[in-house]
Amino acid sequence: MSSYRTQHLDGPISLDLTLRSGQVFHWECLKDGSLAGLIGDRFVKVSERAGILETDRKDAEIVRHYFALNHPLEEIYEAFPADPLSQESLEMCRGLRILRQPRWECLATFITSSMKQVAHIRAMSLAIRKSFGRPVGKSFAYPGPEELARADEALLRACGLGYRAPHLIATARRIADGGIDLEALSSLETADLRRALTGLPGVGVKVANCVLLFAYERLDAVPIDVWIHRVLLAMRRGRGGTASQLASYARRRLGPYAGYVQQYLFHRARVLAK
DNA sequence: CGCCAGGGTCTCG
DNA sequence: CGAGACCATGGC
Repeated sequence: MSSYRTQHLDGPISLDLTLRSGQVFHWECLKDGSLAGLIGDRFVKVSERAGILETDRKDAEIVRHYFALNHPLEEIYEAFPADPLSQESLEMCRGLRILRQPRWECLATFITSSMKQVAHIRAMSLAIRKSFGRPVGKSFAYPGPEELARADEALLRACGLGYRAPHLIATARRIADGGIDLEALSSLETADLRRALTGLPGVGVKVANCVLLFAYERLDAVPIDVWIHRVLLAMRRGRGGTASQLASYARRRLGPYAGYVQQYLFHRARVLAK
């Protein structure tokens, strides 16, 4: 990246935390320390200098949007809960941003995510791209719903999906058939949008909340996976651990940017577990 | 080898 | 409604 063509983008960010905190699965570290990946079907290289994002000038707008550089981090941090766990996660993850991912790509990867570790989701995502996606340079775009709607289930299982393969195909078909328009859904209120998403095969409340948070900018959505489940249990010190109790507790306690808080708590828990 | 992973769906009480 | 069985796969 020659500097005269490099754009320095506003808004502090930690690229490492943002791209390796389990919200997106296809970015790769290059030897020079920069990161390369596709935003939709555009190949982009980004790097970070003193907490500021740099990219090629021609990619500035799409990068600014994808990395959500206009999210008001200081305001979000002001709204973090005062309890020790939330504050520790804030200190540990400062600069982590919730991305604005393409809708279908985000929905599809999280359909494949159930009962899989982050490393596996990454492997499946790359295999799906290579097997079904359009080549873009040395990378592959994530295949659209039309392409996955006519995918062979056995070939999809060969990407490591197991029982998730028919779910992904079924949801791809609903969208390719025109029954569901993921872009049009963005005008729905969060509760209605969540209902629409959970109506799709392979999409329960947890996956729907991931998509709400990572692709529809619903920053109060809280995905509760096994890690966050444990964190919320610890915060509640033994009082009630049913799914609905924890969800209601998260809504009540994590504030207007609950999704951000959740992502910081998630990353902290995983880092400390290693 | 057994255990766990950013769960969803179906059944049964 | 809430709990439990079942579902594939791979890293450790």
